[in-house]
Amino acid sequence: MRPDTRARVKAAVAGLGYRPNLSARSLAGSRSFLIGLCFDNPNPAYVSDAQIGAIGRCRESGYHLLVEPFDALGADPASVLEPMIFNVRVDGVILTPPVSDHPAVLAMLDASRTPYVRVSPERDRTHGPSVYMDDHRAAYDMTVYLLGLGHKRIGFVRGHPDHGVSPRRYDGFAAAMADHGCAVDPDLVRQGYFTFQSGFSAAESLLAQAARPTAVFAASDDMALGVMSVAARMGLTIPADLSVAGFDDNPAAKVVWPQLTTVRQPIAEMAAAAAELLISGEAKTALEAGQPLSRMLDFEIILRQSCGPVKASPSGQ
Amino acid sequence: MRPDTRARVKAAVAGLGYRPNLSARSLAGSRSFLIGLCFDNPNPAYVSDAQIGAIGRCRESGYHLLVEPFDALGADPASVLEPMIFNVRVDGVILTPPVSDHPAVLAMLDASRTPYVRVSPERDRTHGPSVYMDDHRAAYDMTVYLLGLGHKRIGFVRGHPDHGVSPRRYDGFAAAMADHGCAVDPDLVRQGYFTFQSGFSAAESLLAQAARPTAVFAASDDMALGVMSVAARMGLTIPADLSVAGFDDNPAAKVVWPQLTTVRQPIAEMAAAAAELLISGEAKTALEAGQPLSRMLDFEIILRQSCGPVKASPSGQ
DNA sequence: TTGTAAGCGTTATCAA
DNA sequence: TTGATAACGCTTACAA
Repeated sequence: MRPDTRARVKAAVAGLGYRPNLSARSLAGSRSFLIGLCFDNPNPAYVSDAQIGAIGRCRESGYHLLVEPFDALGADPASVLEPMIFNVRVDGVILTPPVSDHPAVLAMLDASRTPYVRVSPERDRTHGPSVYMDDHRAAYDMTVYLLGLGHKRIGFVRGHPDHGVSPRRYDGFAAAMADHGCAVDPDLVRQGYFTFQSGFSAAESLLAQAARPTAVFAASDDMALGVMSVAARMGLTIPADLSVAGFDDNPAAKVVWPQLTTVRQPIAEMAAAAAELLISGEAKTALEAGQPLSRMLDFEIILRQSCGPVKASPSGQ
Repeated sequence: MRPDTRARVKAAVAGLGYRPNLSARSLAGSRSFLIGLCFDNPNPAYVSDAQIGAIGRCRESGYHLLVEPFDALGADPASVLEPMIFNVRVDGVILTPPVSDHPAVLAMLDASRTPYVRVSPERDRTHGPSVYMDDHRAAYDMTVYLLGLGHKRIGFVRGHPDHGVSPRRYDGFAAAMADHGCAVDPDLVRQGYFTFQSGFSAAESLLAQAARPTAVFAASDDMALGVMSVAARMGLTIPADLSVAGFDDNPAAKVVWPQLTTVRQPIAEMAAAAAELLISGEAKTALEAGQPLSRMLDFEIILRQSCGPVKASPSGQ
């Protein structure tokens, strides 16, 4: 169109305070300018970060974010998703763990041809677009750091089995141990569920052993905090008697003393990247073409005060 | 209509998998079935609880929740609100502190005749519908509990000055002190901002004094955690050397050792009540009639292990 | 109680 | 480049 026409229209828009009606645009244009964010994560800080990240990208393009907690209210996946897909007809859905791996959710999304992006999904990374970080390498690097401090008997608290990242973090830990000639002692590995409570329970049995570990690496900060709590009650000083490392970089990691050495997950960045793939249409294109699409973002090892050199003569070895 | 007609229609709806299109309903019915939730709160647990509460009520009536963090991304109120009000045209908005008291936000909402509900607003409770708890009384009760343990030199860390609850909590504290013949010592009161960091700083100066308090009551759990952290670094044992009480009942309150004695705020319930007022139309009616409307919900004092009887011969008195 | 028709405020298509 | 016109899928008011 001609520049002066454009200017005249712009002036009119501003002058009359014209505001396009979203509902009308949606109805006529068959796009809702709405993106759904599904989660079922007990960690409010994770959810909050994801929202911030996604919304930041949404605002740039006039999109809005619809939040859908999954299990928080005892709702089953279908009853949450159906309205969002078939009534609201969101333009795309961002799935955070563990929803990223929920088979029924993925199936419903595929069937309805609703574009989606999986954040930190499990193995099947080819099933739909995804954004993630290298959890394996992060765990590997942290373990190498611990080994570098002289630790050999390193305990590990695994993440929730429903989360795709859990096996990757454990494998990274195990790989680093193997590469440095330290076999992973099965007695020093415990199952956790990403919660403080589960870390607490894991540590109780982990640290009660005669030959207890000199360091514990937990697959989440909340669990690491549970470990620290048990250590404190046992009279162990951190890091002198026990080194503790976490994973996430929760705000809580800075609230304890000593502050927690951990891995920073780029949560907001991953969510923003997911929104980007949805808004740009890349996710839709990839999905329709059945082609893989993913973005990997960088993590960061955050060294604080909860890890130190192993004592001269620890209990074991 | 006749029951059999109703049944026939229902069967058809189910059989054909009919899904009313939200955009079309919105356009024709001039209601969006969308509710906005505005917040600007550094505490993810608070935000998360509020979302859970609001969404729970929304789902019952086929509504969806649009989240709008305020300052988190450096956005100014108007640029966040305008699209939500004029483009999306949400049916109502829920304002959590400190947005509940933001003059520009309130003005824009009033001008656009968008129904809203303020959660825990400041003084001007007649300005629009609101839901709240009795912060004054909660602080009063907690202070009485502390006084009952024999504490007389009680420190207080105030909440963020922009939050309406802050003066109410302080006043409740001061009232209880006065009622029990203990003057509030200005040297034992510090300004905080609801964050761990601010509680930490407040405690540093509070506890460095020769005549330090035997108990500290912080207007939020995060600040109380900051106080506990300082105490730990100073070698003070809680609650033997210092009692600490918080306010909120964050998940974090259970993660520290000893666990924090605090006030449980009914955050999810308040958000649910706000959604209720919006969905039922009560908020709209009250707003249009210029009539007051508010709901008060119950708090709860949660006694855990961070408070104990005052030592036989404390530093002061 | 049921059926019919007229919008709702856009986008998209097609002529001009 | 511009203007006119038909959907889009509902709600609502009114007629049957």
